[in-house]
Amino acid sequence: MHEVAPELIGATLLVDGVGGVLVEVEAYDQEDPAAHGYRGRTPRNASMFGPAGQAYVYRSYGIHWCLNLACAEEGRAEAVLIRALEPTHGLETMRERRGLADPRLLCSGPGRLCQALGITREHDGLRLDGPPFELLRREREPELASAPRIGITRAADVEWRYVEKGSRFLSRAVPRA
DNA sequence: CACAGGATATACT
DNA sequence: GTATATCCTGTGA
Repeated sequence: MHEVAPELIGATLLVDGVGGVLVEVEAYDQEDPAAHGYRGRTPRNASMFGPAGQAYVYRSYGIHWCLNLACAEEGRAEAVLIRALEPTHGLETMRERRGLADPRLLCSGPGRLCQALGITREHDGLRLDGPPFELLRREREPELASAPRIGITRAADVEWRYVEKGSRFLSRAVPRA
């Protein structure tokens, strides 16, 4: 899972032809107190337990959707949270869904990203390598940076947040980058 | 910068 | 059943 998380940076993710290049992800595993799968399987996080390659979509704070890529085989809870991407496809559609013109605010955060790409519970459990998803291998080798994860209080010291260094489309700037 | 908004899950009474 | 916590964002100060 710590191999696939950095691999995702720079890859292109599309949903119904709308999306862009991933610039920010965070890794979670079952021993991680901050992860949903830590206390066992529930109806909400069932998709996090694999099989690898499927989407895990969950509701955050009762308002926002967040998209994860499950990367564990059946029985384990490992996932990569898609936090931000650089919009390259379907800008008009995203602007319409978000009601904003500034491309930097379209996908700079997990909740915003899901709104811009139209991701809901309907997509929970779907594979990311099949319709309506498209996952394109990255064409360039981005410069990576790692940092502590965001918005959590448990295990906040591990640097499992991977970003493209210097990207203008991150949800937050990387400290000391 | 503080804070409301509110689904889902766990911990407590 | 009630209380508390959470992988967050928009709005108003």
